[in-house]
Amino acid sequence: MASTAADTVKKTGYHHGSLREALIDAAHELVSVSGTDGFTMADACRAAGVSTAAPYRHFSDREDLINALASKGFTILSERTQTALDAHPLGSTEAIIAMGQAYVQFAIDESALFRIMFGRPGHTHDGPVDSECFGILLKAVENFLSVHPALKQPVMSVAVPLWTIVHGAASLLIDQNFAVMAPDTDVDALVAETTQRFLTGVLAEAGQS
Amino acid sequence: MASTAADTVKKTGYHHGSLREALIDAAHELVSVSGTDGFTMADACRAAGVSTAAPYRHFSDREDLINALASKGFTILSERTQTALDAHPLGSTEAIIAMGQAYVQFAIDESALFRIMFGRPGHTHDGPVDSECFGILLKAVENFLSVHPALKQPVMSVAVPLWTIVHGAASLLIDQNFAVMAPDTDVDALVAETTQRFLTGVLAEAGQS
DNA sequence: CTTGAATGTTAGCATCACTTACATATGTTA
DNA sequence: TAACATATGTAAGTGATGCTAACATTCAAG
Repeated sequence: MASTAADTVKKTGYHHGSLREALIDAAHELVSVSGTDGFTMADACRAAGVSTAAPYRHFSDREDLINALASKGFTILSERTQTALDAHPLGSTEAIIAMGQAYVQFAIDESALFRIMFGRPGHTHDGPVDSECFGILLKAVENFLSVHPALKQPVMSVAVPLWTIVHGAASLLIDQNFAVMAPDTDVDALVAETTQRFLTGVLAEAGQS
Repeated sequence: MASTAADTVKKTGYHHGSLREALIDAAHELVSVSGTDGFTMADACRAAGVSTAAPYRHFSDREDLINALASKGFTILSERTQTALDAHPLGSTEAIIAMGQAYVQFAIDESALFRIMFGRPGHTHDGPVDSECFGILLKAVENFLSVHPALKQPVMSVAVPLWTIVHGAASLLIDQNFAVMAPDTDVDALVAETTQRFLTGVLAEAGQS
């Protein structure tokens, strides 16, 4: 975690100064420790040192605060995947794999955030931040396809499966389903091998190697 | 849903007769309608026509009831995947794909159940039912591998990626992430194509076609 | 300096999960 | 059948929760 609730500008007297951010940071910490459901408004208020009514000046309700947290998560995830991409040649298989591994690593490091971002059916995505996140994947796939001119597949027909693979790996891992059913799973290797095999299959469709 | 809370043996006088099952069915319905979190003990009690203290004669707490629901889910999922497998030749690629599609279809039909089964980090799996569920996949992969003798891969190195693919597809779909980012996604085709490409990649490793 | 908007507080509501003490039914044994 | 232990229900209460309403304080613009 980059910042903590304690880091956030302290309350001085009657007014807090930056309650909104302090509450988001507090929620982030609480959620990281106690899980997505283990977070209560009251706890966040105690952490920020304000009364239990104060948050409602900044957030319409509990879900509104959680949505703000989700946006923060998408911003972090975008940074992480972009950084991973930039470390490898444009359009290379390694770049695609590294991006996928960064996605999974984010899910590990920020599992509560990850669940909040992707695991709430009714979540109203606020466009910009998460579209940008998906856009990074699309761009990467476009670059991959342009390196292999024989491939005629639409970008989405490659991007969506890739997302599916890494999201499945991340979800199964952080919800401890591997721990129960396949405890020896090395998730980095899983992502690398599965992505590699998938891309091999894609190239095979075009008669490439 | 096969049964409803209303179906369950009615309460006659002081004693209910089958409160445990009635509560599980009620929870199943509530969760299907209002989502995993939208379920309260109080609602389940109202549906079953008992006081709010009654459930605690049958379940230690709320989570215990939810665990019972999860077990029910694993039983249903096992039936579904086994049925899908049985409809295709032993060890065929079609069988593997059909099983994956059945997994995703279950997630669609019983999304709340699916989340309860796989989406709770602290969930204490009760062995039998969910191990059996995973065992069906393992058996299917064993059959696939024995049809392709050149393949030397361990069962798990094929089974885990397959699980990853279908779980990713199911999760992204039911949590409406496709609806936001990739609205045109046909999840049956996604599973079929991705599985096919992955298996092509696996076969390529052994120099097969 | 005044005044209005922003941001905080206190007190309270309805609901929730869960507990305790008590009531009723069931079934086994005499 | 009578008596009793056990299983299963109820009523009432506890502390916590999300959220609201009414009121208090501070800030910032004229």
